[in-house]
Amino acid sequence: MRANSSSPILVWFRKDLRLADHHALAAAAADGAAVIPLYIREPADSGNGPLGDAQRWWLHHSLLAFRESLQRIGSDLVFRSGDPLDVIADISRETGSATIFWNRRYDPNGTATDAPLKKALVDRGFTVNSFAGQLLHEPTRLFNKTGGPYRVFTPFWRALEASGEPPAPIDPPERIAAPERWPASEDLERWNLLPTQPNWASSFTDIWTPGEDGAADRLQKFIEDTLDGYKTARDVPADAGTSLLSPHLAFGEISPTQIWHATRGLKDTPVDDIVTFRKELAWREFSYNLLFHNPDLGRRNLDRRFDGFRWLDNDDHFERWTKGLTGYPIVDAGMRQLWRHGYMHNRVRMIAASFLIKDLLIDWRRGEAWFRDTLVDADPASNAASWQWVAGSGADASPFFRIFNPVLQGEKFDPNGDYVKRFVPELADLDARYIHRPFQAPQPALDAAGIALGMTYPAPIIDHAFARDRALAAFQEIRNAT
DNA sequence: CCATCTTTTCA
DNA sequence: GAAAAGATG
Repeated sequence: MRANSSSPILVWFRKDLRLADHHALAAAAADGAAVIPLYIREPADSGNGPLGDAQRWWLHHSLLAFRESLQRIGSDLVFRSGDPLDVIADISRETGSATIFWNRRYDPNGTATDAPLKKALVDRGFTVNSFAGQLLHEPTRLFNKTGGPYRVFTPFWRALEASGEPPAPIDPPERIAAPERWPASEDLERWNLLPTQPNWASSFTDIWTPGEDGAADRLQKFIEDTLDGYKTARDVPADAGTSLLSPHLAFGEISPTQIWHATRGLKDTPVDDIVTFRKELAWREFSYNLLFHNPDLGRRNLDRRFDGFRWLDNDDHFERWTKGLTGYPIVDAGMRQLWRHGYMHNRVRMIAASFLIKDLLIDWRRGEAWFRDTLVDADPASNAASWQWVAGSGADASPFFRIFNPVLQGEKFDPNGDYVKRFVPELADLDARYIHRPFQAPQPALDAAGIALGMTYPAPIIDHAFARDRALAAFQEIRNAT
């Protein structure tokens, strides 16, 4: 390794808080120069936009874990706030560094920051190198036969499969040379990332361990215990049938490439399970492709006919939805899981989103914003693409007439009501026959369970059969719009 | 006639 | 995805 007397290389970390499979960090470390790992708290109106409160909690813990990882290999993590150009220029003056590496990001706020920043830094004499790392493939790699980005998942998936394995992940650096002088760093505690509501988020630690080690443990456990049978188990919200990797992916504590390659060469695991799981990685990839080529995916209907849709936007209904007080147990359980753990099972996300959009006729953007604020795994691509998918306004969207029946969905995927009982304790003693339809339970069954409808648990805020007809009629109105 | 399973149709 | 219509027994 070369001596560290040359000027240090800045490595700017964003949503890639990991040592392994980090191309910018590896390139800097391989150079032999000293490295200054940097995290910038960007102004709310740039960078990745204001983080939701759940993700602020995660970020706090993830940054602490990442700093410790860096310290274990002889380095550290510098915390700074401000406009990235100002911060980088300041650190350059403090340390003599004129080289910066980072991993590329693909969300519109990120690219809107990084492209002009790169130019401004180069104009000032900086060497700027950016690397891939957030996705399996660059979003400019796969195009359909007419030369445009894919708008349908299945052909996208086929192209992804046909395009060969993503590049193998690279190892973490064993040592990172420290600079002769560290630049000033801010106190992470003073960023006040942790929620001010003392009770909220306290239960997050029941299930989450932010950081690269937590991500690696989760992946290993998933592959050992859960991947076999994933195809069917992933739809049962009461079971631990999903990977729970999404928040780790959202913060880049693990790369999709690492996950993809971890599912190779598993001789004892059914191929169907592996393919189904990889398709979930591909949905993330597909969403990023959509977002990259449609930067307003989170704000504007991809299908412009929906611009004229007459949403009802009843504030009382919206509030009851957020609180898990709709009177439909599977919806309420999901919304309360979200509040308690910053997470909701994928199957239930679809049911809860369908209920907001199609039963309550509330604009999908309000649901998207709520999820963005409360999910630890909120992702600008997946969240926007998935909400539009449920609304029917997005790419490869579910058809207008796909309206989830919350009772039937509950009975199909939570047959014993275990999931409902876990998150809606006031229904815990209700006979499983009525757990998804307490409003149809005979009075003695309610009495035996200590339930007074409208008192201890709400009556449905809307009749589903009525709401279904109303939604079909509303969608009919925009059917022939241009 | 009902009960159950299968297919069709819905914006 | 689910309600309605059709087929089966």
